[in-house]
Amino acid sequence: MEIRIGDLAKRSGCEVVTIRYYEKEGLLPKPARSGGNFRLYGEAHIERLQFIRHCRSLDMTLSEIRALLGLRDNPMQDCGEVNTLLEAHIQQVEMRVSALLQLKRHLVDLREKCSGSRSVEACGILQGLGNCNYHGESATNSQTSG
Amino acid sequence: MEIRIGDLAKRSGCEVVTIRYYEKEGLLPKPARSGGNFRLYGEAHIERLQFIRHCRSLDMTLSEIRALLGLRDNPMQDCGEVNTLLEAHIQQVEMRVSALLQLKRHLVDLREKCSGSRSVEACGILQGLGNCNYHGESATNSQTSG
DNA sequence: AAAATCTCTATAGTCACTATAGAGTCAAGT
DNA sequence: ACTTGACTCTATAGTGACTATAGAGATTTT
Repeated sequence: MEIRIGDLAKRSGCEVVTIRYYEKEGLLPKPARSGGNFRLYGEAHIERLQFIRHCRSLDMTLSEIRALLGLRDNPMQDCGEVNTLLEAHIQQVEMRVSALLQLKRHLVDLREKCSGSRSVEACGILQGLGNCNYHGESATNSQTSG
Repeated sequence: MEIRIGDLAKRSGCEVVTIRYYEKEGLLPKPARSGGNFRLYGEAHIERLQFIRHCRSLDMTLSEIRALLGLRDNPMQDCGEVNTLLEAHIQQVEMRVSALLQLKRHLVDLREKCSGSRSVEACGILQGLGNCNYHGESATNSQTSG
């Protein structure tokens, strides 16, 4: 049962380029090649890629995933590390949520400041942004990844 | 009243390199230079940089900020656009929060699966990550900026 | 005068991809 | 046999918002 990269992409809901990227990053082992130099994948690759995608859907970084894969690959080790890693990740997510909620409060406050005046000059929002009442580095980054 | 880039950095809580970066990106106008080619900033720059940093602390992207600065620079325009931009940003933040909360539920579920077994092999967490029960691209990116 | 600090430009790296260019491979249709 | 189209290959550059580095020059302090 050998499938090509496009089929693997379809099965895993992951783009072809991303699969090659994971290979380059050492998350996926180099697969066999066909006569025409096409990558040929088997069951093990499919399962491993699904594992990776699942972790990504949980917003883990590639290096976290690398660590998990490492643990999975030597199954004699203690399970505690897996736990620790997950725990740390949950905490990160929690911190990010609370930072965002605080952020949102500021934004909503700001929105109230617009009196509906015609000119930008008189708009309370821009004025609110001008004088710094609250200083604080937000601990979050934007960008939505598809 | 002319200050150098290091002082501006201290006043704005923003690194020197970041100030130069904003200049390169067109958010800050090119300042005057001293005899020794050092950048010299005045009040207007200070205020503008504070505006930018405030917007950044609200997690706005540089292009959102560029738009706001553009509106600020021609104050004859309608204030509605400022409102629209802010509204859109609030919605983005809301979406991100709800995506993260869903994420967290999955992670906590997963944590429960570890039975405290000694070996990684038997750990329910890794098994939980292996079979994909929930598929869904999370709409978030990690990384904490500080 | 020497040392320490600050500033300059230019370039490369971060993360997890995405996009592009230009070429080769393969299966189906004519 | 030939062409069309879909698929695959490698290599390189771009994204966003910076951060890090190298190597040089300016200024301030000792």
